[in-house]
Amino acid sequence: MSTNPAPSPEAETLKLERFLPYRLNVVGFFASRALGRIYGEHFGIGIPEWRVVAQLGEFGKLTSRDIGELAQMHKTKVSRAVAELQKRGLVSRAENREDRRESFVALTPAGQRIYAHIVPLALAFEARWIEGIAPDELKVFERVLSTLTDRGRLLAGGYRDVET
Amino acid sequence: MSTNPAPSPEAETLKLERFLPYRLNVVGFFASRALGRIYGEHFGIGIPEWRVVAQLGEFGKLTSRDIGELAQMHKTKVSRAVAELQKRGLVSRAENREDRRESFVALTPAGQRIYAHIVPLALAFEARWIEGIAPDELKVFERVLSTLTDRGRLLAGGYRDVET
DNA sequence: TGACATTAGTTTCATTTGCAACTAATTTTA
DNA sequence: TAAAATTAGTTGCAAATGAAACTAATGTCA
Repeated sequence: MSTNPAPSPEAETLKLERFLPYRLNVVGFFASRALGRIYGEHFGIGIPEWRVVAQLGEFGKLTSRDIGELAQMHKTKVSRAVAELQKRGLVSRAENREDRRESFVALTPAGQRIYAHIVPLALAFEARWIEGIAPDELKVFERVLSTLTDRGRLLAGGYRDVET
Repeated sequence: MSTNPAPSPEAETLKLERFLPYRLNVVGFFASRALGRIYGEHFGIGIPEWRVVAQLGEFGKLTSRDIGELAQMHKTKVSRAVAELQKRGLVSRAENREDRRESFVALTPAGQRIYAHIVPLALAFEARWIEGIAPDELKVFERVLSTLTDRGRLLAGGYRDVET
């Protein structure tokens, strides 16, 4: 009854803590968790709602479809996030009279105020997170991250609506 | 009715697609999604189950608590994953006679066979993912990733049981 | 034009998830 | 040693999630 002799002698071994998909998932989870805390505490909204607000703050008015594409959110998630934000008076909807299936979503003045409050918090959070990392290393990191993201999108296979 | 003039003139703007927490979350999601597909198709198990198997394959026998700590999983997730794996005959449990609150979980022979099959698939997947990235850039990437992960763990705040 | 296919968005349903409360065992402390 | 606190692990419950089905509108093609 001794402890922990690796049990699969013939199998190639794998150290989970060095396994890239695992690591990316963990760091991504921490990111969501930390930001979600900020959004939740300060504004009572969650990550999906924040993503919608962020896109609207950046682009003005968008259809739900656009939001989903830009923010990598499943359409049902967008639908529910928009509905919630509308219920809180943070976004408005205006039917597109040229295609009545869709409608344009935009921040209300209240929504814009929230956006204006969140953005500095989010940026400060990001700054604190990357503080002290050498700028050139960060550059490399971001470039590789882009490559991995693009390739991940393909490897994740379901090219189409991917929800995050 | 022109389109998309940025609506918050005074607010600092933020581009979500360049926002690091967002990007990390997206790439992490792709990683999970892609791997989950592999595990699901080939072995009918999910990510949590895979993580348990991976740790047991690496370390031999572990308590659920250890698994949670090593694999960054909430204890309820571990509990359910272990229960599921046990139901499928892939892991066994043995009570620790020196502390009867906990028990040691270990792969059964069937579990070891699955592990031996999954590991090469997982490693091949990882290899395909990072293919073509310059080794020195990958080194930098992994180092920064470690820093971000450690700091993210703190920023995520809930130091204690973090579930992923 | 009219049938068929596609698209935007919502809703239903089953699954997954995490929190909180719980049980049972062990450790601490007074 | 007895009460209080802590710990391992499970379960109840409510919220979040995604797949699939659905509605309504538009596009395609004969």
